Amino acid sequence: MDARPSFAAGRRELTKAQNRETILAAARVVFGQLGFASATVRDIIRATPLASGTFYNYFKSKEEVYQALRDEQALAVRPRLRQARSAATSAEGFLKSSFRAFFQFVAENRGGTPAPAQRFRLDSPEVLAGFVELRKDEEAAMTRSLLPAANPALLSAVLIGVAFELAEQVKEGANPDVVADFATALFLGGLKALPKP
Amino acid sequence: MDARPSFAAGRRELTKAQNRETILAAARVVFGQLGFASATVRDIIRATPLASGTFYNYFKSKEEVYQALRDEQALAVRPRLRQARSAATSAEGFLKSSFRAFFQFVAENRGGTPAPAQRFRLDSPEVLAGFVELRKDEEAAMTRSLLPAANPALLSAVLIGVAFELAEQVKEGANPDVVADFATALFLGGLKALPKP
Amino acid sequence: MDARPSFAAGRRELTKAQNRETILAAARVVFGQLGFASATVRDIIRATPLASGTFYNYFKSKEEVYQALRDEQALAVRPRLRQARSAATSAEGFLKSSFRAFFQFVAENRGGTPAPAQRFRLDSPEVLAGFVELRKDEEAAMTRSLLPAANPALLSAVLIGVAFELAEQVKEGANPDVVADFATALFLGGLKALPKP
Amino acid sequence: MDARPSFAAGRRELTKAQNRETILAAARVVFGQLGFASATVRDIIRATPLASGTFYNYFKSKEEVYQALRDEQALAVRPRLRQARSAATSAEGFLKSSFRAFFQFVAENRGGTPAPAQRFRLDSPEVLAGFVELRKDEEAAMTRSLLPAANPALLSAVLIGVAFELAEQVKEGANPDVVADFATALFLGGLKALPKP
DNA sequence: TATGAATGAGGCTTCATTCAT
DNA sequence: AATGAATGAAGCCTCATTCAT
Repeated sequence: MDARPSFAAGRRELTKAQNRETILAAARVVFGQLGFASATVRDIIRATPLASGTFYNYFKSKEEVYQALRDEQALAVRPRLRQARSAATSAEGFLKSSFRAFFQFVAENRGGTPAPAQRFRLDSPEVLAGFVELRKDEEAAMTRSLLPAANPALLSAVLIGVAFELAEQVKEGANPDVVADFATALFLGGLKALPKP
Repeated sequence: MDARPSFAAGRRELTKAQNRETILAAARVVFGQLGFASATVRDIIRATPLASGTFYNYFKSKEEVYQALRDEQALAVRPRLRQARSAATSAEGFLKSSFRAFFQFVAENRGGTPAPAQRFRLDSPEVLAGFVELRKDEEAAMTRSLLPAANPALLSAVLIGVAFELAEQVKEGANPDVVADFATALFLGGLKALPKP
Repeated sequence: MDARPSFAAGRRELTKAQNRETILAAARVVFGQLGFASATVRDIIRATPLASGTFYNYFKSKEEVYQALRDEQALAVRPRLRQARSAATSAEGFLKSSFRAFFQFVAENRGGTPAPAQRFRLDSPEVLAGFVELRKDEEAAMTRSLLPAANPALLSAVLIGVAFELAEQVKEGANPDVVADFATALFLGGLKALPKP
Repeated sequence: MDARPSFAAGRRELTKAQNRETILAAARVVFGQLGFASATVRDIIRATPLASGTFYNYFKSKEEVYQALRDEQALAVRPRLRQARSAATSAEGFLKSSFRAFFQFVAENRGGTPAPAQRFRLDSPEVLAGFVELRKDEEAAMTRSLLPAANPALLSAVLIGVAFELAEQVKEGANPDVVADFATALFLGGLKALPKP
């Protein structure tokens, strides 16, 4: 009946992708306004022209949209971090370019996630994968002596803690480069002093 | 004919205090297992031998128990931090005694809060009051030159981020003194290198 | 130990009667404000310095206080109606004195019962007993030819309907004597025209 | 492939209307048996094959169903009253046709509302609108001298009181036409005797 | 695939009432 | 008799999810 099924399919694909995006966009807004905890699937659907049943064609649950949202962010930030680090030739360069990339990303996405009651922690597997990447680069950097050797678990924890806590400052309006330089200085000085593991 | 009404009252008071404790203990467990977000008042009651209505004789809502729990922790940790700092005569002493007191406290309370999905952030007004206290001491320490002058907002954020993120490591079994020494070294080295505000 | 137990008992009696009155007074206010439907026993107790358990020493339930309240009113209004009628020597006198007595009573008790959503119908057994009395007097009056013979069930219904509906007007501020005269005229003219049963 | 979406829609509409009717019917029975005050949404749902949540797809609360029920009755009775009055050429005709229409309506709907504890007063805005209509017609009738001039507020109150109180008699089995004639005679005789306002 | 009504489990809370003191 | 905390049934309502169309 249809001579161009593939085109039709293409159109459908497009609609599907659009619906998925519609839901994700709504979820971003809703999570931002209500926090993950008190946001409901209904809230997300209501922020959408779609019907409630349609949600379940794309996501199994609220958790899954949340995941997808975090993955999306991680996917966006990882290449920027990777690229930033790849150019580093010194400990300072390594840290500063990483922090700058990260806080600039946070600054660019400020509006989206007002992060009310419950902070929007980027600790999904996808995001953590980003940090694993960081860890590998750290270790490589240690090997290359860009960074001093140090207890990797604690170092990672500390980097994450500093990064996310300062991210809140950036979300509230702090200048991302100033913040990045602060973090860089802290770690640059601090790492030298760390006890060897 | 009776003559000891105060004893009767005493017993009742005792029961009341016990019930309150029972609910708080259950809440600690439940929040630990499910996170604040998905825990429900019913979950808390179910973890208790009490009746559902009894909960509302003590707390108006889930939020209120949570508050009480955080306040309780803050109330316990603050005097220890204060005491630790009061004895400090050097930057190193100041930091090390603070971190040790904090991570030891975390280690002692390890069991209670498995903290899965949603981390159990100690960011109630009471706890924050504890940090305000810290800030004042920091500033006093800066004045006394125990600590170098630095952007206080960022410094606070960074201390909090490091403290809570490393607290997770301690909860998962890391030695609190090792962690405290790590943090101390990091900041001792890092603070020197920080840009002046 | 006590040389005058009877006096002590007397004091207790007094307290008991006072408590009963306290509860009734609170109930009057609460029913007036919330209506019987949405008023709760708790509301009544809260409007009282007494403890919740004490309520049950005096009344078995909300219904019972309500009853008591209505009985109280009926008890107060019946002798006045009786007396008013006893003096009547004509149909007009019979009706007018009855209506005046009733609406004056309503006017005197205006404040107490704002009667919101659900009207405060005086249809308890006690009050109805008052109307049975009225009916007997009506029949006696018919026999004495003060009133024309008419279908007694319908006549009663109509008297009650008119009385309570006009009582609302009085509660809202209408002059009780004007209202009584209106009702008297209506029935005086109307009764003559009624079909014989 | 399909071609009759409108039919599908039609069926759904039908089911929706049916469910609404199911709930209204159940509410009629339940309010009749328990009175508005003590009836609960649960009671209504239980008198239905529907699920609890379904109730809330149709009505926001018990109050809303009650409203709908009263409006339904008012909507049904008003045109009949209007039509009855429009044909009147005399005071007697005006009153008799109105009362007959009203009590016949009550008689037809007898079964539905056993009205125990709390009478099912038809005093919703919709019903009152019906009486406002009556009032306008009364005034017009006074102007046309079908009815004597009289205090309109009291006259209305009295008409309503008589109508609803006699309605109870009709619900309990009295012949609606006999009752209507009784009321007509009462007012026909009574109105002449009323004091001018 | 999209729709949106139906479902019923389950959340929160209040209530009347009991009962130890 | 008075107290007031404890009780648990029961109210109201929202939610995630299913499923007929």
